[in-house]
Amino acid sequence: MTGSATSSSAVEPVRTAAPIEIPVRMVERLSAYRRQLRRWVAEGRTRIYSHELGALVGGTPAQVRRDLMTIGYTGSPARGYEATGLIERISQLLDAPTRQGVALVGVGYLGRAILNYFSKTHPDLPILAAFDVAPEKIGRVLDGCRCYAMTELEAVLGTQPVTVGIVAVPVEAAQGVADRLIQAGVRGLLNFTPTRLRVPPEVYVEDVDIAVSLEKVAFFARHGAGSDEE
Amino acid sequence: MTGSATSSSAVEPVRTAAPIEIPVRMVERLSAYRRQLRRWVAEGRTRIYSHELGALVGGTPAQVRRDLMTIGYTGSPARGYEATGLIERISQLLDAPTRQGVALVGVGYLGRAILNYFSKTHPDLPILAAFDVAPEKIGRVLDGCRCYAMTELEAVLGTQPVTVGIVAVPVEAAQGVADRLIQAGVRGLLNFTPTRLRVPPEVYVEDVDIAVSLEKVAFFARHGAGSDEE
DNA sequence: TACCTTTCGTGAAGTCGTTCACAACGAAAG
DNA sequence: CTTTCGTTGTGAACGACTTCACGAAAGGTA
Repeated sequence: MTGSATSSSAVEPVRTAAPIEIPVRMVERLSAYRRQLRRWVAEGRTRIYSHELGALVGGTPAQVRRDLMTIGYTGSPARGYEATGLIERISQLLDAPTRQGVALVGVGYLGRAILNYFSKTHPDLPILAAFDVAPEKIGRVLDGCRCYAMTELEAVLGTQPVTVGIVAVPVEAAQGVADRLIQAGVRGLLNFTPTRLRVPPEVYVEDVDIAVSLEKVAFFARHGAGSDEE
Repeated sequence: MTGSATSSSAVEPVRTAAPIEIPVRMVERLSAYRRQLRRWVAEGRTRIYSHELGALVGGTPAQVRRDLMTIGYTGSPARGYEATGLIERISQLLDAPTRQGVALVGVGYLGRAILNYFSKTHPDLPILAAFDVAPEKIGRVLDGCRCYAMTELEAVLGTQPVTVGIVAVPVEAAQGVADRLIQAGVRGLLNFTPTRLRVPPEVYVEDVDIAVSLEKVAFFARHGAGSDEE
């Protein structure tokens, strides 16, 4: 629907080399595909079938093929898809053309967990700065990431290409933090607090609600498991 | 399947059993509704309109009404829904009739974050035990939760009504932990590692994948925010 | 070369959840 | 008592994603 033939679309920026309108769910799957593909390649495999990739991420072969078709990546019958090329194609879509980074606000246990996890694992999309109010954390370098005082937020973000903010602070502080991050140029927020952040419409917010997830698991642990998923 | 109209139902738990088949998404919303309703009541309000509740969780009024209709809770025009009654109705559906608890495996930063968060906030669905391999953590009580050695897992779970397990260990250990939890009677898993756990079909697995969430945010931060949600 | 097997690419059909739109209703005001 | 306003309950329309099903193509094999 975007880009071509059919009319409909009103707002049509159509700038760079990504003319595709990718649905939310597919972005999740593409991200998952890529990570599994990297493992696959790291194990020395070079080609992969739709059913293999499907199994790795918990999807069906048909879904994998449909997704890859949508992003315009073509495999070959009897040889499947070429893994490294596919990784590259996905990266082309998901990654920013210019270096883009993340700011973490709140270096409590959750913040530390995130830092620790991402420092090892994430080449693209690095966490460029962390912020906290606790004086003993300020100035330290945790998992390769410098921790600044909250008061320095605007200054630091002025010098770094940060477009995403992680809100890992107590719930009372969340809205204030969000406001400051957005004011400083952040366009996407990953929110771990159980509040609905009020943001301007151009800012994307993703809520990660562990309490809800846990209750969901508890519920389906009791009733039929149905189909597991994410 | 679920206690049908015929009188022959074998195990009919208690009063007003739930003959409803609730879709996954709705469980998430109900959980969110309940939390917001508790805040609402804590602020002294007693009644709530669909559009108010919708705003609190980021949904539409129509969706809220549809959900409440589905769970069979009736409001009144011009007065809205009665908050405490609604909380009770949701709890009736989401909570186990008998005491049910959670086991946490992996007391790293992430595990600590979860403990810390839930100790304050969660009356129902308590974390009954934590497990780790690190000797210095064993025996300690963190946020009101006792930390045991991994070797004690089966023994401890034998004495506690644990039906849900949280997997917050390094990825290499995840499958082994899952196997042991399931063997010990757990029927639902909250998995924070980036692997697809292999489990028997009656076990429900919920994957929380922070890396994927972050990449999603980064993507939509760049492209149109579309509609934020979750 | 001819055949056989397996997988891809994709139009079409199906499924499921969300949103629309409106009648019925209760409360409050005139 | 009657009118007006705003909200609920809900059938029906809508839309989006998922799955199905099948023709075509590419290796492998004799």
